[in-house]
Amino acid sequence: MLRLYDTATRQVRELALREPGKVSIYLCGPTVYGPPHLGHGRATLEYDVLVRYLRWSGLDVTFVSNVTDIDDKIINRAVNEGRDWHDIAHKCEDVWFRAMEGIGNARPDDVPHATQYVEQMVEMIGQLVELGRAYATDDGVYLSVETVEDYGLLAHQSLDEMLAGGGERDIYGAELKRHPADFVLWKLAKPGEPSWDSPWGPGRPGWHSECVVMSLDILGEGFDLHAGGQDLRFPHHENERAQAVALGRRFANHWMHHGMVVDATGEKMSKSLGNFDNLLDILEKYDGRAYRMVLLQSHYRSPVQVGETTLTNAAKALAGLDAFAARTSSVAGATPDAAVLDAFRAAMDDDLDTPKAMALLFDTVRQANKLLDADDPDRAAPLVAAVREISVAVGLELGGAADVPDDALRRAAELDAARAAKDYALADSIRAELTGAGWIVETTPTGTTLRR
RNA sequence: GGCGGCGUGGCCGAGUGGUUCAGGCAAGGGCCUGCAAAGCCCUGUACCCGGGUUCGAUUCCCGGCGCCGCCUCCA
Repeated sequence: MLRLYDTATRQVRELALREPGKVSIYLCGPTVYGPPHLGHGRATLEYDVLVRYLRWSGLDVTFVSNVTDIDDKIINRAVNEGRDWHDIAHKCEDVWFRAMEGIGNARPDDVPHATQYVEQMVEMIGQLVELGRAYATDDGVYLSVETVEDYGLLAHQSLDEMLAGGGERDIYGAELKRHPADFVLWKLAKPGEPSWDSPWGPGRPGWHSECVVMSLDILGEGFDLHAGGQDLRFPHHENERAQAVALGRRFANHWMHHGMVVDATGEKMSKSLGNFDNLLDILEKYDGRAYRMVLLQSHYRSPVQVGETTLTNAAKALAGLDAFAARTSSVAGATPDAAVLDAFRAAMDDDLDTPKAMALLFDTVRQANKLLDADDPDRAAPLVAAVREISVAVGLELGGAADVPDDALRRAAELDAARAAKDYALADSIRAELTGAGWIVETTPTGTTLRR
């Protein structure tokens, strides 16, 4: 079974399942106020790999990831551009899922929206107030963090330590709060702002409430895994957890956090990556699988550079795998090599050691190529099958020889005929023509194959 | 200031107390090929600095230096 680093306990430990054979996962999704950036790509790809691997392992996975469709950032943009906030949220969500498709991410099983859960959030906030864990002020309702006994579990810092330093950022509602770390559950609306009714007056939910309500509603108490970026560890996840604890409800059993995307000079990505900042831009320039490969070749908790160099390298590595897939498209299905799959599982189960898994994949490809070079397809077949399995398990679709139009196939046959007749001038001209048409032409002893 | 993490060969990026050792990309040489492409083989004195522990440290400990994330709403 999978062993995963758990932020709460700071150790790699087995992902214990609430129900045998079933895995419940909640991932904090996007706030839809702008185009998805590179960080979002990683935030979704890492878990797409996880979910696919778990499913491949035979587990029944329920994967939930929300969309925050009401938030200050959406409202601010609406005001600045004189648009309806719904319009921004809807369009951004469309763009989001188009980008997700582009990088090969499967849609989560459930995509709850914050606006669908406002009533339940109001209800939960009411319970927290009743319990004396939350209180109303002139501008909203706040959770009293001092009433949460183990507040700071994920931050690994006590309240005092958190307050010891810190930035000079504005603290929302600072003057009215009982404790500086108290966080807002309900924001009372200012004139013109979108709002919902509540016992404390019209307003909107604070950011940290939706994920508690939605995860508990859909996945239930004590669900298996809660995931997100390391930047969400605190305050977002800490505060989600605080609400559940304050309610006396069991929350996530295991916490997974992935590392950030950094740029080539090590500076903060948001400023320095320029035109690659937008996820859609990379999809225009690179194979959608390249980003996945970059991430697979590094560990999910490490910072990763995503840029021209790393994406280009990954695309070239993929080209090799595609060539292999094309070369082996006619190799009949066989029982995958057990030793290879065992090694693959061992790597993945060790805190998702995808770099090791990829090394194994490339090694297996090399072994299979060697056997094919030696004209021994029978012994290559189990290795080929293993490569196919691993590709599926990590979500890499390898390009085969399929979808070559008839006229191109005819030209390829003519190329072979010309070579057989030693009419190399003609052969070269046909090859040039096909290459010019965007085909990768591979002339082998058994004939010419084409792929894109 | 606090908490967490990182510093590996031309580039990216794993990993480990010790003879050969990730892997990808790039480079050089070779095999194969009509020529290519693809593939295969070979090559490159890597582990931020200074101490310490040890028969032996890139790997453990201590101290530096540099970088990154978080410390109230950023994946």
